[in-house]
Amino acid sequence: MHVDPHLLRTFVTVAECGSFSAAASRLGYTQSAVSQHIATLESDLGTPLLRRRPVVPTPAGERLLEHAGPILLRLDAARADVRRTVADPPSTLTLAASPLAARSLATALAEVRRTYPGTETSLTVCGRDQVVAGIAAGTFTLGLVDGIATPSDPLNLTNAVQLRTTSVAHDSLVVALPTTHPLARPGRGLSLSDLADARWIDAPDLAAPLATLRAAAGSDALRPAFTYNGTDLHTLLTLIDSGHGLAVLPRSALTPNVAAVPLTTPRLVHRTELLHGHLSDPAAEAVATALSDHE
Amino acid sequence: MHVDPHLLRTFVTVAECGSFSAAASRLGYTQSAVSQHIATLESDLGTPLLRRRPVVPTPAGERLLEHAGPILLRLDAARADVRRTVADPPSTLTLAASPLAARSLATALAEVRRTYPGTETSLTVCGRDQVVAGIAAGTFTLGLVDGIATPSDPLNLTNAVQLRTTSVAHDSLVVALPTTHPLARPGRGLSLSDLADARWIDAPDLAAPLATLRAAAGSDALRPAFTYNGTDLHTLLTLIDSGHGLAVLPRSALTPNVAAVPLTTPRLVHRTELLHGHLSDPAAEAVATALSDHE
DNA sequence: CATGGTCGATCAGCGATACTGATGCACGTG
DNA sequence: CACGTGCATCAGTATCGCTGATCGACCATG
Repeated sequence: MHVDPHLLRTFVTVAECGSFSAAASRLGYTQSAVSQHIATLESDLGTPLLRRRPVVPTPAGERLLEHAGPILLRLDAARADVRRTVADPPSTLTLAASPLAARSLATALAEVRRTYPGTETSLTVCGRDQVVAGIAAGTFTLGLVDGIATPSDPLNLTNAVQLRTTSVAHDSLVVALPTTHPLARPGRGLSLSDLADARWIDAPDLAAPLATLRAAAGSDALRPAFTYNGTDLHTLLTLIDSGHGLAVLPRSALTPNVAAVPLTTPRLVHRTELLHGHLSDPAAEAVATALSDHE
Repeated sequence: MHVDPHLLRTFVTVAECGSFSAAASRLGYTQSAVSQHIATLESDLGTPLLRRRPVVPTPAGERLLEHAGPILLRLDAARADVRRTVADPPSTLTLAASPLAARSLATALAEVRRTYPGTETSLTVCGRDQVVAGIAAGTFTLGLVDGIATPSDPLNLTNAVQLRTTSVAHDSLVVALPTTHPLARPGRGLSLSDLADARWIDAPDLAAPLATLRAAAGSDALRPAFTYNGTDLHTLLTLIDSGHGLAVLPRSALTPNVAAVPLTTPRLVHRTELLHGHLSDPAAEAVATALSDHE
């Protein structure tokens, strides 16, 4: 017997809420039902998944959580994908992009609007995960996501959903620092290990998330001195220029008012990828081909 | 409400069997139950999924089928992954590899057996999909899969399961042809488009599947003149040498009795990747690190 | 140390569900 | 044209999954 997605859903909700009763009201169940859900899930898997009071996932629960999100996403994606084949293609082109990826759109989009003048277009800028989820759920027809990766690998998207991805652009990474910074000498590259103890700005929605950099550098340092939860590039650059800290950004994102030193080790690149489900709309297809990386 | 995995499972079984009643007996249900499953699935998604008599999937059904397999696999993987954290690590190291990937194992394995002499080892050579499925289901702790891909991309494995993958080796591709073949001149490369109308041997379990090559070349040609469903490299090389056709193989797989001309376009590489779930076993971890690509 | 409050576990009960087995109906076949 | 195969449908039943009530453990408070 398979793991029941309903139980999975209440499980992730409980884990998010940290409370059975809160999850119950969020899901429109009674606390009793939630308790039973977790109980059957635990007896089904033969191991406790949550420690109660306070409610925290056990190691086994952590493992299950890693799977649960993608599975639920994928189930929704399947439904959306099926509905897409039966419904006729929408007249509006709905696009989604993560903040730094959006810039790749303008030119390609202009070209397409010339050949398909009738299509209404909408663009939503949101977080990477939301782009993926939106594409999976069919809310968006085309998505652009940017991120950092090792040169030979693609972005490691929530690899749950069978989405077609194509590389749209790649760019080198630089360490952005104030022009007055001692390391702001052009010509030389920097290694992350040299900067382990620097003041870092973590701007996970915009720049390379520090957690990703830590993983790539295999370092436990690189702790944020400042966290910027926002998507406005100008604000981040101003923060950097004012000396609040450094950030790793794609070279093309920089303006002259901050200094940029190439990041040499670990070898990472900035990459933006196009993702979509099955395309039935010719206009969407045109955008997709217009965007494809002409390396 | 989510799509019910049970219904999904009977749906794929029906699609495989091409018959409701056959699927019913395969699943241990009555024909009535299967019919009801399909009916609820169709009403749930609001569209017919199967055309009856004969039983073939509708376009919408095809789309669902693409999702169904990965989803079911992933559900099993989740269960297996959870069970793995609770059960103590097995004493035997179970390895799986696709035929051409297996060769990468021997040296790394020897090194590990020196440091962990106690561990019993088993190696299963099977198809790529079965390696993935086995890793997902927890039957194998470590898997090696080979395949072809564009230079900057990893292998496109059944991207349903959240498996950790690491590149183990990469190799250039060559067109293998009989030594007497007119194109068997060393030094020059070949393009697939030059060979569109050649006699091809499709050996999907061993060499680059022709379907993959067609997709990469964007060509409708490259039709198999001969299909070899087997995993023995020597047999395939003999077939090639005897003039039954050409095949695209990694350079390292070749022996001197066939000629090899580098494949230049499309730009593709042969790559073998290591995949596994969470590793709790130190010996398995040692194998994993020993195998990692020291580029 | 006593007490009230919160939160999860448990239980009884009931409505919905998911099967089986029997029958009906459509299509392909001899 | 009749028959047989194979899916759809229907009634019946056992089980499941929910609610609402109750219980018990733990925490905060005076």
